[in-house]
Amino acid sequence: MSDHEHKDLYYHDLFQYEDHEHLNGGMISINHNQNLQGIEVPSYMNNTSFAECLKGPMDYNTLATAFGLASSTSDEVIFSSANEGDQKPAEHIRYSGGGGDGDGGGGETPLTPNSSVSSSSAEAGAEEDSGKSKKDRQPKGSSEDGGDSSKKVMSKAKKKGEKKQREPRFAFMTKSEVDHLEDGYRWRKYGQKAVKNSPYPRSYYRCTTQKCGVKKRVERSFEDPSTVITTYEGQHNHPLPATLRGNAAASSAFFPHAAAAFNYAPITGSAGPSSNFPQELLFQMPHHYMINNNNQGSSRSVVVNPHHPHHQQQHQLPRADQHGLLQDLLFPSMFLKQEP
DNA sequence: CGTATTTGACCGGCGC
DNA sequence: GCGCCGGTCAAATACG
Repeated sequence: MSDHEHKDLYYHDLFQYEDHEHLNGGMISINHNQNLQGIEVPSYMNNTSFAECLKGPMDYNTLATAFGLASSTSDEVIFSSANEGDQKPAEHIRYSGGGGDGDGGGGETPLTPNSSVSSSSAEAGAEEDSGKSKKDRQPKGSSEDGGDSSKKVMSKAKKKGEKKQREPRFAFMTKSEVDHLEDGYRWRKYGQKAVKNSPYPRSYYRCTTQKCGVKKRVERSFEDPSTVITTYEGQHNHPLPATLRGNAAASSAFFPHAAAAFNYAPITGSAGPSSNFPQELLFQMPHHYMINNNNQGSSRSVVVNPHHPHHQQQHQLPRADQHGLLQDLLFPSMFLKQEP
């Protein structure tokens, strides 16, 4: 497994998902996108293969193989999602939070206006940060408090000799107006930073479940502000919060679970500090977080890799369902979070 | 009043 | 060694 072997390969728009969130049942279809730049999807990458890959414990190589990659290369897997306010009869993939409509209005989606907040703040304050001045908050020598905190940080973050290696990350891009996408888990925001070369800040979230150390970063693409880039790090070691099951949020759990699947990979890559996202694999994911899918103004897919010479915006597939290799793909049950 | 978010400071890595 | 940068902490604040 050489990790630089495929550094230069970028995969765009492997799949295009059509979102049918409005059905509340969470129906989506997956269309194989003919436009596979620089990658040929092997014939065996058919309906079952992908599902198999995501189903259970698998390693990155399995996945890579499935996608025609010779070996693993990076520690990040990039998905992309185009939200199109389209409505098409979805016939292939169907994931429904068990008992979906049943629990209806309950305590679902606990985090709501949050998104709007961060969104507004994002647009408002954006790159303001560059000119940030250290305010007079004397944390340091002031008292034992300062020392204690730093000490705490140190002990936690650092181990002797070993530099803390980051867990494999899993990112996907989603067309969304809201920054923080509902994925079925509870997150606590613990930081926000300005992103270099981007007017939009990056938000840092941590799973609120105690034993779970999963983190996620959310930022808005500067090239396409309608696109949100969500990066998961680590994998949940707990089920979805019960209160969130059986509704749209539960179905949204697809993402973290997919991430978890990917994270089984013992990938040890060198994290390139400079590039935000070394894209290796790119999917078009459904976006069911969209609050108002009226704005179908944004239909093209995301520009994923600014560095790639061929990077280009892809045109929306014609409505006609042209199903490719993945037409019969079924989401593994682990993504469905169905109630027994 | 308890909890979640905000936000500047701090930390470590890295490049110059 | 210094400054930049990404990531994290935690006091302050907002929110219910």
